[in-house]
Amino acid sequence: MNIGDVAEATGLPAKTIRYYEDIDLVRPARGANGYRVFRETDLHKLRFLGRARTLGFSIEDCRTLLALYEDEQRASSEVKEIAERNLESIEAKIADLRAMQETLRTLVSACAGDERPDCPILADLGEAGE
Amino acid sequence: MNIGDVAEATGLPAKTIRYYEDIDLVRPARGANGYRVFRETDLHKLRFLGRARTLGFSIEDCRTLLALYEDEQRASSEVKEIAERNLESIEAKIADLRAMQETLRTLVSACAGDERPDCPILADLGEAGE
DNA sequence: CCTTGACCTTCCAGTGACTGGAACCCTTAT
DNA sequence: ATAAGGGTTCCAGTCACTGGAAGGTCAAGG
Repeated sequence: MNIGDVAEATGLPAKTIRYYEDIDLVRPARGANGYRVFRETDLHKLRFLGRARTLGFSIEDCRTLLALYEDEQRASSEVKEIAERNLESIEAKIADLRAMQETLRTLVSACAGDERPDCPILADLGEAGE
Repeated sequence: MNIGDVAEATGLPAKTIRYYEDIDLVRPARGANGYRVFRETDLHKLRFLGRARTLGFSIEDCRTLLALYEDEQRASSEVKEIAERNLESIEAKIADLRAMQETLRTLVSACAGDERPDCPILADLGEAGE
């Protein structure tokens, strides 16, 4: 399978797949013409990576998770710890974003949004730290 | 006022303030010794920027907002549009993160987290796209 | 006067995870 | 023979900083 087909099959852009090879997350074989040749195991890894990335794991976490996935001697506690840390950082981000959301909602709904200059949004920004 | 005092007064790292000068968000004067000299208006701008950044506005949005802030002929609609776009992108991010959070919570709570290899988290990742 | 330490300066490189683009090679169909 | 549509490498750019090196300046103490 060439990279284009793999991109379609996994939903990952070809560029991303090449990047994953570059950082040694996958090691596709090469054909006589220099093209990458992907086997089923490569596809499986790439789908694993795609899924892990959509769950917010960093590339380094993905690398570790992939190694654990292939390690039959693993302890599930190792996996769980990584997932818990990821969950925590996601929840922290949500908290930050929700604070922004709340303030912005208030400000936006207070703003007339017309041709006049008066604006509670700018008023808020201008009063920062006073 | 030197950069260290400004950093303390605004809560922004000195590095960040220098960076903001570099990209022309602020233009502090210079003393005879080459040190940056910040006036009240610079402080005000920096606090504005700090506040806008914590509300999730991009640097380019901050630049525009600052220009609008100083433009007495502005229309509040321009400000409101920027804020609404920012709010939308924040809400999109929250939605993504909440989806991750939900899946991760389920997977984490299903994982024993002990010394055995069996792990629903890895099972989920490994079944991606099947 | 000298040193010490805390400031300040510039400049370059790195972060994370791609993404875009140039320049070029290979394959297949017409 | 050529054109379209793959593929290849490599370099640069994104965003908003952040770290670090190498060096200049300033105020206080000995």
